[in-house]
Amino acid sequence: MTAQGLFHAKGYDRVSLAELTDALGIKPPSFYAAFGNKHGLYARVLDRYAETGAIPLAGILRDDQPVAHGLKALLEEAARRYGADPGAPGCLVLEGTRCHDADARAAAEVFHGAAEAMIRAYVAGRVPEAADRVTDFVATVMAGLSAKAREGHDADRLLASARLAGEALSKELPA
Amino acid sequence: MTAQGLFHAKGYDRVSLAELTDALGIKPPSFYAAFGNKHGLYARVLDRYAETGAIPLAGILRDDQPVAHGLKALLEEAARRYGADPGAPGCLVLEGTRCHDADARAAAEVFHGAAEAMIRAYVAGRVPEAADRVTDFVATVMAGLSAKAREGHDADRLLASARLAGEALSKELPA
DNA sequence: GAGGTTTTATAGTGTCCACTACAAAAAATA
DNA sequence: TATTTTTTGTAGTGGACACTATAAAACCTC
Repeated sequence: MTAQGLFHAKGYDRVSLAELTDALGIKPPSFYAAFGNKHGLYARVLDRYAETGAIPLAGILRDDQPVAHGLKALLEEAARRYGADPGAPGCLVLEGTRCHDADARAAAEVFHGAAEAMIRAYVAGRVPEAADRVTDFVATVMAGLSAKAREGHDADRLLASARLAGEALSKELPA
Repeated sequence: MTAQGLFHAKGYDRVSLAELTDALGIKPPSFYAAFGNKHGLYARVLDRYAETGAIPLAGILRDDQPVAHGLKALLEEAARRYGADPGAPGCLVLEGTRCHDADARAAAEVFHGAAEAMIRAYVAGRVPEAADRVTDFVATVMAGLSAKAREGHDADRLLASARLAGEALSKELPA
C-alpha cells in the first residue's frame, strides 16, 4: 500500500506515522528528514493526486458544448471515480478538507478552493448570473457523492444520483 | 454550552472529556457513573436530538401532496436547519456517522439508517420503481448540504442548492 | 584503506486522551 | 449523635500518537 493509498483509504487522521514508515520502508528519522512531518508528506501526496488521480477539470469543462453538458459530465465523472475503488472511496481532497489536523486541512482546502474557482469561472464565462448558485449546487452534490462513496455506495448508485442532479442543471441552464 | 451544543459544534472526536465535564459541571467519576463513557452520553444526546432538534420527517413527508412536494420540503427544511446556527452547522447525525470512534459512529448510523428508511418507504408507497434512486439522491444532497454548512455556507446559500436539487425531483416524479 | 560525512536504526520523549483508584466529604439511616 | 452508605474530588494510569536525541553503520573522498 502506498502512502497515497493509505491516506485515501483511511483518511489523514487515521493513518499513523508507523503505517506510513512501514509503507515507505523507512524509519521515522528518515521520514522526517525527507518530508519534515506528517502533513508534509500529505501535501506531496495531494500534489501528485491533483496531477494524476483527480478529475481533469480542464478537460471536462470545455467551451464547445453547453455549460450544462460540461457540468453534467463533471458530476458523472466524479461519481465514477469516487466509486471506482472500494478500497479508496470518495475524493482525497474533499475528505481531506474535513480532517482534524489544521495543517493538512489547510493544504486540502487550497486544492478544493481552486477546483471550485475553476467551476465558477467556467459557468460565469457564459451564464454569469447563475455562476454562484450553480457552483454551490455542483460542489454540494460532489461533497454528497464523496460522502456516499465512503458509506459504501458503488459507482452505479453514485452515477444515478449524479444523473438526477444533472436534470436540475439542464432545467436551470440554457441548452 | 451544553453537551449537545459541544458535539454539534465540534463533532464527536474533537470534544474532550474535560470539556464535557466542565460543561456539565461535574467531575469525571460522576460522568462515568452517570453515562458509562463518552459515547454513552453521545447516544443520549442523539436520542434527544432525534426528538427535538432533528427534522420532523413524519410531519414533512405527508401523503396529501405529491411525492416531489414532500421531498422538496424536506431538502429545504434541511437547508434551513443546517445553516440556522453558525455555531452548530450541519446535521448532528450525518456528521456523527463520519467520526472516528466506532461506537459513536454506530450510534449515529442507527438514526441515519432509520431516516433513510423513512424516506425510501415514503417514495415507495407511491412511486415504487423510483424509491431507491430517489432516496439515494435525496440522501446525497442532504449529506452535501451538511458538509457545505460546515464549510460555512449560510442558510440562504444552502437553500438555493436545495431548491435546485428540487427541480430534479419535479422532473423525475409525477406531479 | 584511513578520515570525515551523511544516512540509518534503536530507543526513547513529551503530550494528549479516555478512563479510574482511592480517599475525603456528604447524606442517609439507625 | 454514631454508623453506614453514597457521592464527590484529587490525582493519577495506561496507551496512542507525532516527533527526536544519539549512536552505529554505510558511503564517499583522498
